[in-house]
Amino acid sequence: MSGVRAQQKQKTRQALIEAAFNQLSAEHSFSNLSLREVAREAGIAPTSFYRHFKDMNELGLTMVDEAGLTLRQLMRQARRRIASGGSVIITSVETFMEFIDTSSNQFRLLLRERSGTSKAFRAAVAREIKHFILELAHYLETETPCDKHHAYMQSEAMVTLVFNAGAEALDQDAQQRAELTERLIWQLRYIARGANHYGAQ
Amino acid sequence: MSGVRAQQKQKTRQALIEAAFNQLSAEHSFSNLSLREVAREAGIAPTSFYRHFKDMNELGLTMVDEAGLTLRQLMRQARRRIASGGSVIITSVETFMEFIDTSSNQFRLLLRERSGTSKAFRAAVAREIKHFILELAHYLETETPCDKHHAYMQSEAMVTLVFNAGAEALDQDAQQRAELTERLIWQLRYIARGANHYGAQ
DNA sequence: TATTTTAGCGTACAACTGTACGCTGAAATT
DNA sequence: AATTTCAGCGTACAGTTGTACGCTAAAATA
Repeated sequence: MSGVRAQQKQKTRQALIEAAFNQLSAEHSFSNLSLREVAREAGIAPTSFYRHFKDMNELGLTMVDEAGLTLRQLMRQARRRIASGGSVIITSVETFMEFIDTSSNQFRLLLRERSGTSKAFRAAVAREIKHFILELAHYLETETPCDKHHAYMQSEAMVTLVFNAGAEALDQDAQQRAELTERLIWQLRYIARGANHYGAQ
Repeated sequence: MSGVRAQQKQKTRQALIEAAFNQLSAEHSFSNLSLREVAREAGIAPTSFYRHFKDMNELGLTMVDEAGLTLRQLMRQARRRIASGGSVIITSVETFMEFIDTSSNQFRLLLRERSGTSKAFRAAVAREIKHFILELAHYLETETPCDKHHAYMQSEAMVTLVFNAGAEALDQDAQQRAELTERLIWQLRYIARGANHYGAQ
Protein backbone atom coordinates (compact mmCIF):
# COMPACT_ATOMS: atom_id res chain seq x y z
CA MET A 1 0.00 0.00 0.00
CA SER A 2 0.90 3.64 -0.43
CA GLY A 3 3.14 2.57 -3.28
CA VAL A 4 4.99 4.95 -5.52
CA ARG A 5 2.00 5.06 -7.78
CA ALA A 6 -0.67 6.03 -5.26
CA GLN A 7 1.69 8.60 -3.86
CA GLN A 8 2.19 10.27 -7.20
CA LYS A 9 -1.53 10.27 -7.82
CA GLN A 10 -2.15 11.99 -4.53
CA LYS A 11 0.48 14.52 -5.45
CA THR A 12 -1.07 15.58 -8.75
CA ARG A 13 -4.49 15.57 -7.15
CA GLN A 14 -3.18 18.09 -4.67
CA ALA A 15 -1.55 19.99 -7.52
CA LEU A 16 -4.97 20.33 -9.13
CA ILE A 17 -6.48 21.64 -5.93
CA GLU A 18 -3.71 24.13 -5.46
CA ALA A 19 -3.80 25.22 -9.07
CA ALA A 20 -7.50 25.93 -8.67
CA PHE A 21 -6.98 27.90 -5.46
CA ASN A 22 -4.20 29.87 -7.12
CA GLN A 23 -6.50 30.92 -9.90
CA LEU A 24 -9.06 32.30 -7.51
CA SER A 25 -8.70 36.02 -6.89
CA ALA A 26 -10.69 39.17 -6.54
CA GLU A 27 -11.36 39.04 -10.28
CA HIS A 28 -11.72 35.30 -10.76
CA SER A 29 -14.31 33.11 -9.07
CA PHE A 30 -14.59 29.36 -9.07
CA SER A 31 -17.33 29.29 -11.67
CA ASN A 32 -15.05 31.22 -14.02
CA LEU A 33 -12.39 28.54 -13.78
CA SER A 34 -12.14 26.17 -16.67
CA LEU A 35 -11.10 22.59 -16.40
CA ARG A 36 -8.48 23.19 -19.03
CA GLU A 37 -6.92 26.16 -17.29
CA VAL A 38 -6.72 24.30 -14.02
CA ALA A 39 -5.17 21.28 -15.68
CA ARG A 40 -2.70 23.49 -17.50
CA GLU A 41 -1.57 25.18 -14.28
CA ALA A 42 -1.30 21.80 -12.57
CA GLY A 43 0.91 20.62 -15.42
CA ILE A 44 -1.23 17.81 -16.77
CA ALA A 45 -3.26 17.26 -19.92
CA PRO A 46 -6.89 18.37 -19.78
CA THR A 47 -8.17 14.84 -20.16
CA SER A 48 -6.08 13.61 -17.26
CA PHE A 49 -8.18 15.76 -14.99
CA TYR A 50 -10.83 13.03 -15.03
CA ARG A 51 -8.46 10.56 -13.39
CA HIS A 52 -8.92 12.63 -10.22
CA PHE A 53 -12.32 14.28 -10.32
CA LYS A 54 -15.57 13.47 -12.04
CA ASP A 55 -15.93 17.12 -13.01
CA MET A 56 -15.17 20.63 -11.80
CA ASN A 57 -18.01 20.44 -9.33
CA GLU A 58 -16.34 17.61 -7.49
CA LEU A 59 -13.09 19.57 -7.37
CA GLY A 60 -14.96 22.54 -5.98
CA LEU A 61 -16.62 20.58 -3.21
CA THR A 62 -13.25 19.20 -2.22
CA MET A 63 -11.94 22.74 -2.09
CA VAL A 64 -14.80 23.84 0.13
CA ASP A 65 -13.96 21.02 2.52
CA GLU A 66 -10.34 22.05 2.55
CA ALA A 67 -11.17 25.70 3.21
CA GLY A 68 -13.49 24.67 6.01
CA LEU A 69 -10.74 22.56 7.50
CA THR A 70 -8.29 25.45 7.44
CA LEU A 71 -10.79 27.68 9.13
CA ARG A 72 -11.60 25.15 11.82
CA GLN A 73 -7.93 24.60 12.58
CA LEU A 74 -7.40 28.31 12.93
CA MET A 75 -10.31 28.64 15.29
CA ARG A 76 -9.13 25.75 17.41
CA GLN A 77 -5.93 27.67 17.83
CA ALA A 78 -7.98 30.74 18.78
CA ARG A 79 -9.77 28.77 21.46
CA ARG A 80 -6.44 27.89 22.96
CA ARG A 81 -5.53 31.56 23.12
CA ILE A 82 -8.86 32.34 24.74
CA ALA A 83 -8.44 29.56 27.29
CA SER A 84 -5.14 31.07 28.33
CA GLY A 85 -6.79 34.35 29.19
CA GLY A 86 -7.63 36.33 26.04
CA SER A 87 -10.89 38.18 25.39
CA VAL A 88 -13.31 35.96 23.46
CA ILE A 89 -14.58 38.62 21.12
CA ILE A 90 -11.28 40.26 20.33
CA THR A 91 -9.33 37.03 19.94
CA SER A 92 -11.96 35.53 17.65
CA VAL A 93 -12.11 38.58 15.46
CA GLU A 94 -8.33 38.80 15.24
CA THR A 95 -8.11 35.15 14.30
CA PHE A 96 -10.73 35.49 11.63
CA MET A 97 -9.04 38.52 10.12
CA GLU A 98 -5.84 36.51 10.07
CA PHE A 99 -7.63 33.81 8.08
CA ILE A 100 -8.79 36.37 5.55
CA ASP A 101 -5.29 37.72 5.22
CA THR A 102 -3.34 34.51 4.94
CA SER A 103 -5.91 32.36 3.14
CA SER A 104 -7.87 34.93 1.22
CA ASN A 105 -8.61 32.60 -1.66
CA GLN A 106 -10.01 29.96 0.62
CA PHE A 107 -12.18 32.59 2.23
CA ARG A 108 -13.25 33.91 -1.15
CA LEU A 109 -14.37 30.45 -2.13
CA LEU A 110 -16.56 30.08 0.96
CA LEU A 111 -17.85 33.60 0.60
CA ARG A 112 -18.88 33.30 -3.01
CA GLU A 113 -20.15 29.76 -3.09
CA ARG A 114 -22.31 30.50 -0.09
CA SER A 115 -24.61 32.27 -2.53
CA GLY A 116 -23.45 30.55 -5.70
CA THR A 117 -25.36 28.67 -8.35
CA SER A 118 -24.85 25.14 -7.08
CA LYS A 119 -27.15 23.93 -4.36
CA ALA A 120 -24.56 21.36 -3.30
CA PHE A 121 -21.98 24.13 -2.88
CA ARG A 122 -24.33 26.32 -0.92
CA ALA A 123 -25.17 23.40 1.34
CA ALA A 124 -21.49 22.55 1.85
CA VAL A 125 -20.63 26.10 2.84
CA ALA A 126 -23.68 26.35 5.06
CA ARG A 127 -22.52 23.19 6.79
CA GLU A 128 -19.09 24.66 7.49
CA ILE A 129 -20.61 27.82 8.89
CA LYS A 130 -23.03 25.84 11.00
CA HIS A 131 -20.14 23.96 12.61
CA PHE A 132 -18.83 27.28 13.58
CA ILE A 133 -22.06 28.60 14.96
CA LEU A 134 -22.62 25.47 17.02
CA GLU A 135 -19.16 25.61 18.52
CA LEU A 136 -19.53 29.21 19.51
CA ALA A 137 -23.06 28.58 20.79
CA HIS A 138 -21.75 25.81 23.00
CA TYR A 139 -19.13 28.12 24.41
CA LEU A 140 -21.66 30.89 25.07
CA GLU A 141 -24.05 28.49 26.71
CA THR A 142 -21.50 27.19 29.16
CA GLU A 143 -19.51 30.34 29.82
CA THR A 144 -22.15 33.07 29.89
CA PRO A 145 -25.52 33.38 31.59
CA CYS A 146 -27.55 32.63 28.50
CA ASP A 147 -30.01 29.82 27.83
CA LYS A 148 -29.54 27.41 24.97
CA HIS A 149 -31.88 28.97 22.44
CA HIS A 150 -30.61 32.48 22.96
CA ALA A 151 -27.04 31.25 22.92
CA TYR A 152 -27.67 29.79 19.49
CA MET A 153 -29.27 32.94 18.14
CA GLN A 154 -26.51 35.03 19.61
CA SER A 155 -23.88 32.84 18.05
CA GLU A 156 -25.60 32.90 14.68
CA ALA A 157 -25.77 36.68 14.68
CA MET A 158 -22.14 37.00 15.68
CA VAL A 159 -20.85 34.61 13.06
CA THR A 160 -22.88 36.39 10.41
CA LEU A 161 -21.40 39.75 11.33
CA VAL A 162 -17.86 38.44 11.48
CA PHE A 163 -18.17 36.64 8.17
CA ASN A 164 -19.60 39.72 6.51
CA ALA A 165 -16.98 41.99 7.92
CA GLY A 166 -14.42 39.60 6.49
CA ALA A 167 -15.99 40.00 3.07
CA GLU A 168 -15.76 43.75 3.30
CA ALA A 169 -12.21 43.63 4.55
CA LEU A 170 -11.11 41.91 1.34
CA ASP A 171 -11.42 45.15 -0.60
CA GLN A 172 -9.95 47.41 2.06
CA ASP A 173 -6.59 48.79 3.09
CA ALA A 174 -5.13 48.53 6.59
CA GLN A 175 -6.63 51.81 7.78
CA GLN A 176 -10.16 50.93 6.68
CA ARG A 177 -9.79 47.47 8.11
CA ALA A 178 -8.86 48.82 11.48
CA GLU A 179 -12.00 50.96 11.51
CA LEU A 180 -14.10 48.06 10.30
CA THR A 181 -12.72 45.81 13.00
CA GLU A 182 -13.44 48.39 15.64
CA ARG A 183 -17.05 48.74 14.51
CA LEU A 184 -17.38 44.97 14.38
CA ILE A 185 -16.23 44.62 17.95
CA TRP A 186 -18.79 47.13 19.10
CA GLN A 187 -21.50 45.33 17.20
CA LEU A 188 -20.55 42.03 18.78
CA ARG A 189 -20.75 43.71 22.15
CA TYR A 190 -24.26 44.90 21.37
CA ILE A 191 -25.30 41.35 20.63
CA ALA A 192 -23.64 39.91 23.71
CA ARG A 193 -25.28 42.51 25.88
CA GLY A 194 -28.71 42.06 24.31
CA ALA A 195 -28.59 38.29 24.37
CA ASN A 196 -27.54 38.22 27.98
CA HIS A 197 -30.44 40.48 28.81
CA TYR A 198 -33.15 38.54 26.98
CA GLY A 199 -31.66 35.11 27.47
CA ALA A 200 -30.52 35.27 31.08
CA GLN A 201 -31.57 32.21 33.00
CA MET B 1 -37.75 64.17 -28.81
CA SER B 2 -39.34 60.99 -27.65
CA GLY B 3 -40.08 60.15 -31.28
CA VAL B 4 -41.22 56.74 -32.41
CA ARG B 5 -37.65 55.75 -32.86
CA ALA B 6 -36.31 56.64 -29.42
CA GLN B 7 -39.35 55.00 -27.90
CA GLN B 8 -38.69 51.70 -29.65
CA LYS B 9 -35.05 51.82 -28.64
CA GLN B 10 -36.01 52.31 -25.02
CA LYS B 11 -38.38 49.37 -25.34
CA THR B 12 -35.82 46.87 -26.57
CA ARG B 13 -33.32 48.18 -24.06
CA GLN B 14 -35.80 47.31 -21.36
CA ALA B 15 -36.42 43.96 -23.05
CA LEU B 16 -32.72 43.21 -22.70
CA ILE B 17 -32.75 44.09 -19.03
CA GLU B 18 -35.80 41.96 -18.41
CA ALA B 19 -34.42 39.07 -20.42
CA ALA B 20 -31.31 39.15 -18.28
CA PHE B 21 -33.30 39.24 -15.04
CA ASN B 22 -35.42 36.35 -16.26
CA GLN B 23 -32.38 34.25 -16.82
CA LEU B 24 -31.15 34.73 -13.29
CA SER B 25 -32.20 31.96 -10.94
CA ALA B 26 -30.91 29.79 -8.16
CA GLU B 27 -28.81 27.93 -10.73
CA HIS B 28 -27.83 30.81 -13.00
CA SER B 29 -25.87 33.86 -11.94
CA PHE B 30 -25.13 36.99 -13.89
CA SER B 31 -21.61 35.94 -14.77
CA ASN B 32 -23.01 32.78 -16.34
CA LEU B 33 -25.18 34.78 -18.69
CA SER B 34 -23.97 35.09 -22.23
CA LEU B 35 -24.57 38.08 -24.41
CA ARG B 36 -26.04 35.79 -27.05
CA GLU B 37 -28.52 34.14 -24.73
CA VAL B 38 -29.73 37.45 -23.42
CA ALA B 39 -30.10 38.85 -26.92
CA ARG B 40 -31.96 35.71 -28.01
CA GLU B 41 -34.44 35.98 -25.15
CA ALA B 42 -34.92 39.67 -25.86
CA GLY B 43 -35.67 38.81 -29.47
CA ILE B 44 -32.83 40.64 -31.17
CA ALA B 45 -29.69 39.59 -32.99
CA PRO B 46 -26.56 39.18 -30.88
CA THR B 47 -24.80 42.03 -32.59
CA SER B 48 -27.68 44.41 -31.96
CA PHE B 49 -26.92 44.13 -28.27
CA TYR B 50 -24.14 46.67 -28.77
CA ARG B 51 -26.62 49.32 -29.84
CA HIS B 52 -27.71 49.44 -26.20
CA PHE B 53 -24.79 48.45 -24.02
CA LYS B 54 -21.05 48.56 -24.46
CA ASP B 55 -20.80 45.05 -23.02
CA MET B 56 -22.42 42.72 -20.49
CA ASN B 57 -20.78 44.60 -17.65
CA GLU B 58 -22.66 47.76 -18.53
CA LEU B 59 -25.91 45.82 -18.64
CA GLY B 60 -25.15 44.36 -15.23
CA LEU B 61 -24.46 47.71 -13.63
CA THR B 62 -27.76 48.98 -14.99
CA MET B 63 -29.45 45.97 -13.45
CA VAL B 64 -27.86 46.64 -10.08
CA ASP B 65 -29.20 50.18 -10.22
CA GLU B 66 -32.64 48.89 -11.06
CA ALA B 67 -32.61 46.36 -8.24
CA GLY B 68 -31.47 49.03 -5.82
CA LEU B 69 -34.30 51.26 -6.98
CA THR B 70 -36.87 48.52 -6.39
CA LEU B 71 -35.54 47.93 -2.93
CA ARG B 72 -35.55 51.61 -2.04
CA GLN B 73 -39.11 52.03 -3.23
CA LEU B 74 -40.19 49.09 -1.12
CA MET B 75 -38.51 50.47 1.94
CA ARG B 76 -40.06 53.88 1.42
CA GLN B 77 -43.39 52.11 1.55
CA ALA B 78 -42.27 50.37 4.75
CA ARG B 79 -41.46 53.70 6.33
CA ARG B 80 -45.01 54.83 5.63
CA ARG B 81 -46.33 51.76 7.42
CA ILE B 82 -44.03 52.43 10.36
CA ALA B 83 -45.10 56.07 10.54
CA SER B 84 -48.71 54.95 10.83
CA GLY B 85 -47.95 52.96 13.92
CA GLY B 86 -46.19 49.67 13.03
CA SER B 87 -43.21 48.21 14.85
CA VAL B 88 -39.98 49.30 13.20
CA ILE B 89 -38.22 45.99 13.42
CA ILE B 90 -41.10 43.79 12.43
CA THR B 91 -42.33 45.99 9.62
CA SER B 92 -38.84 46.32 8.14
CA VAL B 93 -38.22 42.60 8.27
CA GLU B 94 -41.58 41.81 6.72
CA THR B 95 -40.97 44.29 3.93
CA PHE B 96 -37.57 42.87 3.20
CA MET B 97 -38.87 39.33 3.08
CA GLU B 98 -41.51 40.55 0.67
CA PHE B 99 -38.78 41.91 -1.57
CA ILE B 100 -37.04 38.55 -1.57
CA ASP B 101 -40.25 36.81 -2.45
CA THR B 102 -41.53 39.07 -5.18
CA SER B 103 -38.23 40.17 -6.68
CA SER B 104 -36.01 37.23 -5.91
CA ASN B 105 -33.91 37.66 -9.02
CA GLN B 106 -33.20 41.27 -8.25
CA PHE B 107 -32.18 40.25 -4.75
CA ARG B 108 -30.04 37.44 -6.09
CA LEU B 109 -28.19 39.90 -8.27
CA LEU B 110 -27.37 42.17 -5.34
CA LEU B 111 -26.50 39.23 -3.15
CA ARG B 112 -24.08 37.63 -5.57
CA GLU B 113 -22.47 40.66 -7.07
CA ARG B 114 -21.78 41.97 -3.60
CA SER B 115 -18.95 39.43 -3.52
CA GLY B 116 -18.54 38.96 -7.25
CA THR B 117 -15.52 39.30 -9.49
CA SER B 118 -16.04 42.84 -10.69
CA LYS B 119 -14.88 45.63 -8.45
CA ALA B 120 -17.33 48.00 -10.11
CA PHE B 121 -20.19 45.63 -9.29
CA ARG B 122 -19.09 45.21 -5.72
CA ALA B 123 -18.86 48.96 -5.33
CA ALA B 124 -22.29 49.48 -6.88
CA VAL B 125 -23.93 46.99 -4.54
CA ALA B 126 -22.05 48.40 -1.56
CA ARG B 127 -23.40 51.80 -2.48
CA GLU B 128 -26.98 50.55 -2.51
CA ILE B 129 -26.54 48.92 0.85
CA LYS B 130 -24.90 52.01 2.28
CA HIS B 131 -27.95 54.08 1.30
CA PHE B 132 -29.94 51.70 3.33
CA ILE B 133 -27.70 51.80 6.34
CA LEU B 134 -27.62 55.59 6.34
CA GLU B 135 -31.37 55.86 6.17
CA LEU B 136 -31.87 53.48 9.04
CA ALA B 137 -29.09 55.15 11.02
CA HIS B 138 -30.79 58.49 10.61
CA TYR B 139 -34.03 57.03 11.89
CA LEU B 140 -32.34 55.41 14.89
CA GLU B 141 -30.51 58.60 15.73
CA THR B 142 -33.64 60.71 15.83
CA GLU B 143 -36.09 58.21 17.27
CA THR B 144 -34.04 56.32 19.84
CA PRO B 145 -31.70 57.42 22.60
CA CYS B 146 -28.53 56.62 20.72
CA ASP B 147 -25.68 58.86 19.63
CA LYS B 148 -24.67 59.23 16.02
CA HIS B 149 -21.75 56.85 15.92
CA HIS B 150 -23.53 54.07 17.74
CA ALA B 151 -26.64 54.62 15.63
CA TYR B 152 -24.53 54.01 12.55
CA MET B 153 -22.93 50.87 13.90
CA GLN B 154 -26.28 49.60 15.07
CA SER B 155 -27.79 50.23 11.67
CA GLU B 156 -24.91 48.55 9.89
CA ALA B 157 -25.23 45.45 12.03
CA MET B 158 -28.97 45.28 11.52
CA VAL B 159 -28.82 45.65 7.77
CA THR B 160 -26.14 42.99 7.60
CA LEU B 161 -28.27 40.53 9.53
CA VAL B 162 -31.39 41.25 7.52
CA PHE B 163 -29.58 40.96 4.22
CA ASN B 164 -27.99 37.69 5.24
CA ALA B 165 -31.23 36.25 6.50
CA GLY B 166 -32.71 37.10 3.14
CA ALA B 167 -29.99 35.11 1.46
CA GLU B 168 -30.74 32.10 3.60
CA ALA B 169 -34.45 32.43 3.05
CA LEU B 170 -33.97 31.95 -0.68
CA ASP B 171 -33.33 28.24 -0.21
CA GLN B 172 -36.00 27.65 2.42
CA ASP B 173 -39.64 26.66 2.61
CA ALA B 174 -42.31 28.60 4.46
CA GLN B 175 -41.81 26.76 7.74
CA GLN B 176 -38.07 27.32 7.83
CA ARG B 177 -38.53 30.93 6.83
CA ALA B 178 -40.88 31.54 9.70
CA GLU B 179 -38.30 30.18 12.13
CA LEU B 180 -35.54 32.16 10.47
CA THR B 181 -37.59 35.35 10.67
CA GLU B 182 -38.30 34.77 14.33
CA ARG B 183 -34.61 34.30 15.10
CA LEU B 184 -33.77 37.38 13.06
CA ILE B 185 -36.19 39.49 15.05
CA TRP B 186 -34.62 38.36 18.30
CA GLN B 187 -31.18 39.16 16.94
CA LEU B 188 -32.26 42.63 15.94
CA ARG B 189 -33.62 43.11 19.44
CA TYR B 190 -30.24 42.15 20.87
CA ILE B 191 -28.59 44.79 18.79
CA ALA B 192 -31.12 47.46 19.64
CA ARG B 193 -30.79 46.70 23.30
CA GLY B 194 -27.01 46.63 23.25
CA ALA B 195 -26.66 49.77 21.16
CA ASN B 196 -29.04 51.69 23.40
CA HIS B 197 -26.99 50.62 26.37
CA TYR B 198 -23.58 51.55 25.03
CA GLY B 199 -24.70 54.49 22.92
CA ALA B 200 -27.18 56.18 25.22
CA GLN B 201 -26.62 59.90 25.39
C1' DT C 1 8.62 -13.57 -15.08
C1' DA C 2 4.09 -12.80 -17.25
C1' DT C 3 -0.06 -10.30 -16.73
C1' DT C 4 -3.04 -6.68 -15.36
C1' DT C 5 -3.94 -2.04 -13.94
C1' DT C 6 -3.95 2.75 -14.54
C1' DA C 7 -2.07 7.86 -14.63
C1' DG C 8 -1.28 10.63 -18.15
C1' DC C 9 -1.16 11.93 -23.18
C1' DG C 10 -2.59 13.42 -27.95
C1' DT C 11 -6.02 13.83 -31.28
C1' DA C 12 -10.43 15.10 -32.56
C1' DC C 13 -14.92 17.26 -32.56
C1' DA C 14 -19.05 19.69 -31.82
C1' DA C 15 -20.87 23.47 -29.20
C1' DC C 16 -20.59 27.94 -27.90
C1' DT C 17 -18.59 32.31 -27.13
C1' DG C 18 -17.71 37.63 -28.25
C1' DT C 19 -17.43 40.68 -31.81
C1' DA C 20 -15.77 42.89 -36.53
C1' DC C 21 -17.89 44.33 -40.77
C1' DG C 22 -21.09 45.89 -44.04
C1' DC C 23 -25.94 46.16 -45.42
C1' DT C 24 -30.90 47.73 -45.12
C1' DG C 25 -34.99 50.29 -44.38
C1' DA C 26 -37.37 53.38 -41.86
C1' DA C 27 -37.38 57.46 -38.94
C1' DA C 28 -35.49 62.06 -38.32
C1' DT C 29 -33.58 66.13 -40.08
C1' DT C 30 -32.62 69.49 -43.47
C1' DA D 1 -38.26 66.10 -51.40
C1' DA D 2 -33.48 65.00 -50.53
C1' DT D 3 -30.31 63.66 -47.15
C1' DT D 4 -28.61 61.81 -42.91
C1' DT D 5 -28.95 58.87 -38.92
C1' DC D 6 -29.12 54.57 -36.79
C1' DA D 7 -31.54 50.14 -34.72
C1' DG D 8 -31.33 45.77 -36.14
C1' DC D 9 -29.66 41.93 -39.18
C1' DG D 10 -26.71 38.22 -41.29
C1' DT D 11 -22.35 36.48 -42.22
C1' DA D 12 -18.00 35.27 -40.75
C1' DC D 13 -14.13 34.08 -37.81
C1' DA D 14 -10.97 32.92 -34.34
C1' DG D 15 -10.86 31.39 -29.74
C1' DT D 16 -12.22 28.49 -25.94
C1' DT D 17 -14.72 25.01 -23.85
C1' DG D 18 -15.82 19.96 -22.16
C1' DT D 19 -15.04 15.44 -23.20
C1' DA D 20 -14.98 10.82 -26.09
C1' DC D 21 -11.54 7.53 -27.62
C1' DG D 22 -7.54 4.88 -27.92
C1' DC D 23 -2.59 4.57 -26.90
C1' DT D 24 1.60 4.06 -23.88
C1' DA D 25 4.70 3.06 -20.28
C1' DA D 26 5.44 2.07 -15.78
C1' DA D 27 3.84 0.24 -11.43
C1' DA D 28 1.36 -3.43 -9.14
C1' DT D 29 -0.01 -8.01 -8.88
C1' DA D 30 -0.04 -12.85 -9.73
